[in-house]
Amino acid sequence: MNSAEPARQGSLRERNLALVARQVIDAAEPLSRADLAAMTGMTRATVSTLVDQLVAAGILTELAPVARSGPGRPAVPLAPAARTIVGLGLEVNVDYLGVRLIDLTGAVVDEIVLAENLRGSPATATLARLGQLTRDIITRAESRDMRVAGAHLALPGLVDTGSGVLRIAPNLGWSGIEPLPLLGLPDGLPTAVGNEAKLAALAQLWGCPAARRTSRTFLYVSGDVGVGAAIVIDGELFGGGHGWSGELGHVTVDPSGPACRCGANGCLERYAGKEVLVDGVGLDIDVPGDVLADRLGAEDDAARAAVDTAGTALGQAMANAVNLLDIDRVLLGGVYTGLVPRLRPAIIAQLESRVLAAPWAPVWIDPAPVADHAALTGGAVTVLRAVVDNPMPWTARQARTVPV
Amino acid sequence: MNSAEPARQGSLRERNLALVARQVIDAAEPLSRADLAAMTGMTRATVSTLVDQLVAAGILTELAPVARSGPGRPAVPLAPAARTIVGLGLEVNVDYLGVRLIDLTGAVVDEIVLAENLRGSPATATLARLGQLTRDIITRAESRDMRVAGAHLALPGLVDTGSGVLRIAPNLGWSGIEPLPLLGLPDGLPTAVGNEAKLAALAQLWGCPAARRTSRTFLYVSGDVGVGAAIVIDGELFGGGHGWSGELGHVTVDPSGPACRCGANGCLERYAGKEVLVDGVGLDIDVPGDVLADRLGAEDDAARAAVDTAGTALGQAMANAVNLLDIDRVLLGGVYTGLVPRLRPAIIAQLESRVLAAPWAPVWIDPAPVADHAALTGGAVTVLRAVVDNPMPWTARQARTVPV
DNA sequence: ACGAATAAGTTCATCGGATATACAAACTAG
DNA sequence: CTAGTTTGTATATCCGATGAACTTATTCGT
Repeated sequence: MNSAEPARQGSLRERNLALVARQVIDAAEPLSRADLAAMTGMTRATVSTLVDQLVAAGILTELAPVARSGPGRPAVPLAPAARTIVGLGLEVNVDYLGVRLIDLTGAVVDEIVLAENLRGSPATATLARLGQLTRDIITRAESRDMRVAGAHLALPGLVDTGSGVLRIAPNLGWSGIEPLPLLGLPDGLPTAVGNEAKLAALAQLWGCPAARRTSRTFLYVSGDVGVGAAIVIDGELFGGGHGWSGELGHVTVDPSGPACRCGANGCLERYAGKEVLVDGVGLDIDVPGDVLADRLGAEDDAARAAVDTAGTALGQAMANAVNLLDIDRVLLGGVYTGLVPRLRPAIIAQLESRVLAAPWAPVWIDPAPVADHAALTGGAVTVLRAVVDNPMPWTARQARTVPV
Repeated sequence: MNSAEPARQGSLRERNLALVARQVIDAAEPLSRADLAAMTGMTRATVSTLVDQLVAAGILTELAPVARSGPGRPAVPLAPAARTIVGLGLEVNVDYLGVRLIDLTGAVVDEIVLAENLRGSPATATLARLGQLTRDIITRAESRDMRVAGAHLALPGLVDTGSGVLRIAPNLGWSGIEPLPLLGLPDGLPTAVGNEAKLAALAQLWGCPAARRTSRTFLYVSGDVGVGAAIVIDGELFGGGHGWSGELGHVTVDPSGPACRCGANGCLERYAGKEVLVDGVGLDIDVPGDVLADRLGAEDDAARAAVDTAGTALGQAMANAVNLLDIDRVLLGGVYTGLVPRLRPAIIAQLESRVLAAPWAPVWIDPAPVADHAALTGGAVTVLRAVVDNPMPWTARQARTVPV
């Protein structure tokens, strides 16, 4: 009933701790307390107490002072702490399942990825296996004195982020399950589920600190069997009412087009999905992404036709999205990553003719910087982001237990 | 360079003043200080000082105590203050120009609307005339001791909200002008320009206090010569990178469809724009909305065909938007307002077949509650919203000058 | 009619947290 | 080795939320 919380005394600390933590973590190079004071406008005294709290919490560390150029006392450089607080990214997808552990510096601390065909696999057993892998990684991490801040599971389907229910994952053949309890993770470990494409999009933000400061608004389009998208606005994922935004694959490209397995017809997926792409050049659906890219990059008619059809359809769907959202940056992931140079001309042609604001707001099309299992990174990073955005609970206890 | 501001001491007051002001203004019935304390979680003491400040600023007023049901001291009901602080909405559209003055209760305090054909009118002269009307209204308001918080101008075109430049308004025949200076409004009066459909969307939120508390997320689609849309998420307009979001009229319905004056082809506007609707039933483009609705409501083949084509195209474009945004409420405005019962079946049919999440998230289609010159209301309301969201500057001075 | 009960609103001492100012620390330049 | 410069810390102050006690205005029971 009560939407907005009041600002209490402690809110100031909460916000300013988060502010300082974010600045240090997003910075290109280590910052000093004095730098932070200058950037934020707070006094050096205030910044000092905040930094001290964050260092004690294991979120930041002081590096060895480096020699300065000019006169004056040398600054103590601050950086995100390595291997203190870590986040878990989990994923089950059609051709692999895996766990990735990342620390606040963005480094992958530990990882298990098993490549196998999981189409039609039993959800309960598969998730139990993933849970076992995860527990192994947690044990290893804790024995090395790291604190695991939470786990975020990525699934290729419609996930109700509120209730944690997977409505349907067509390519896995799963539907109507609650995946988190099936993992059997330790009690008290904060967990969440999300859509694979959306988490992959967030990985793009984290994968490149420069991106976090500049182009924090973009559309991420991931091509696989399905075509998923995610809308990132000012560094925040836009999930929509239920977390089901970004279904670009089922945007109508041609109302009299071929039937789609979603029940409608003329969906983008029928022109630019992986199935259509591999069919067009006579490959199998399980072909690795780089092999497909190579084949589609060849200079024969079949490849050219497949890429052209896909690019034009993609461009048209994107034009719709850009007309609606006024976003001027698109990152292409999944099987599209390696095809960007081939796809770009057809996409741009559609955007230029169909986007009303095109003359004043050109759209940039780029391959997604984080490619390998981006959703694993995205999940882990989402967990860590929650820590950085609310460092308060981590400043209190020294214990290794996870704060609620 | 520095994105986030730190939370200073005063930020608490700022936020909590805004919180209390919003609660009172959005409430269905008057609230007491004690109610507010219970709702927000702040102590009665804190709420009291906040309320006193807001009353002194002319944002809230105490009503006469009413008899209570049970025992105890009767509460002092609080309500938004009438005719103290007011906001101006301005608009130039193809068939009228006008000014509307609204106070914090949402009441229209003053208004001038001149119906005339402004297609191809000279921008400078037209805006100068609108400015004169506005100055008259300001003078009247100030002589009645009201403080004008600002003016917001609505135009039917691509407005760069950052720079205040109107890129192009095809139906007016205006392009590349900076409209605000041409109004010649008093120095120091905060002014802004925005797109007409977007401001109309915000009017829907304000027009119905109940809406502000419940369905604060919706897509507003306004049909006129062009088809515009606005995305409202949790009570905030989503403008996109440049404020050019919501160009639903140029979403592609059929890639092999008829040419559109935007240069592309198969745009929604070519199926559901007012020009096509009036053509379909042999009326003139300047026909009033209710006459058109009557004619299209008739039971003959021409009317049925026009409505069917428009509804199906609208539904398809909306399905794209819903797949992308996961929004489950659509408000139809402009010429569509009176046609909702006729349009709904075709729209729903498209949504049900084309929206992937349709089985779990049915979409509601309703006529927009605020119909008459909604953008005028939207502009005024946007100005007032800025006051409510940041009441601090109004608490300081008692002077009638507008705070910067 | 009168006191007990009850709820609304206010007063005041307290506390958390940012701020300004002064100061100590660590370095460079001449 | 001293003056100058910048970083980081200590201390008094101020702002604003809080909790507890208190005042005010009403209903209810007798």
